[in-house]
Amino acid sequence: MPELPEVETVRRTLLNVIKDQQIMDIDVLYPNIIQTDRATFKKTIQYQTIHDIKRKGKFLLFILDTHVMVIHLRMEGKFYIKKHEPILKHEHIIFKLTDDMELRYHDVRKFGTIHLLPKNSYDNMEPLKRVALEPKDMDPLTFYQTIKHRRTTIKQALLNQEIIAGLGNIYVDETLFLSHIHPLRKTHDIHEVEAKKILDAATNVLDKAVKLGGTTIRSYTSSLGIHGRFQNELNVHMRKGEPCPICGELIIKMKVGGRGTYVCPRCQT
DNA sequence: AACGAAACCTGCGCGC
DNA sequence: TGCGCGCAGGTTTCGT
Repeated sequence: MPELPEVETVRRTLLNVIKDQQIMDIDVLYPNIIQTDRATFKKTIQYQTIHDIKRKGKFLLFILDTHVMVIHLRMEGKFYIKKHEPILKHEHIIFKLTDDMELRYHDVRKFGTIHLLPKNSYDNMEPLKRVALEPKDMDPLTFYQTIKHRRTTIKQALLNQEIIAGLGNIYVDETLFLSHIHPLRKTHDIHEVEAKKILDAATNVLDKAVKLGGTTIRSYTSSLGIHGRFQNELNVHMRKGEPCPICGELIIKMKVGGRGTYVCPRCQT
């Protein structure tokens, strides 16, 4: 469920519930999620306190006593808070907190990852060190100069977290629609003015989506059963065959870089 | 360097 | 009802 607005929504919601809670025990039911062995994982974080939850791009960062737990939800990772309930099929990691409260990591496709990094140097380590700035923090000239030297499509560049962080398939489609730029345009053909327009659009889209609690589509609910409301604001994504809100031309669906991509063929050039 | 395909997994909707 | 296929908000790896 994971682009920047959804991850940020998870961060805020979770922080309210588990800030300053202690991790009393951990059950790892499916070990491929954690990037170490069970024993090391448990030994490292047991009895530590969750002081804060931060975010870098699409990564959640649980700040503990000595380590940072770095979580990527990939396609369908979610967290639930439960107490005295049977374990569901797709709940893979159970963090037992104080007062029998449990934080459960749920992931149907098992793509998510959890890394443990030392607190003093985590930002310069994999998997965080190559994550770029978010659109709101990116200098337009730097962004322009970065993509000018690439030989790829603008859509693929915007999906690349080393170029710009936080966007995924939905918000790239929306950003390019608002910028009036076709997803197949080559990055080296994007002018400086257009690069700035893209950054502005991305910033606005992400900001608005965060305010609405993210996007909930295909009946996926986010962590803790939260439903976002940004799906009502989508201009093109998942709207194949519907009229463009600007010009009325029908939205088409195509493949770009292997990803389903929605475009207004008249507005986006 | 850069592209697409395949891989990691599971479930859902569709056409036959 | 069952089966096969394509698809899914992500990223890495492998082959051309």
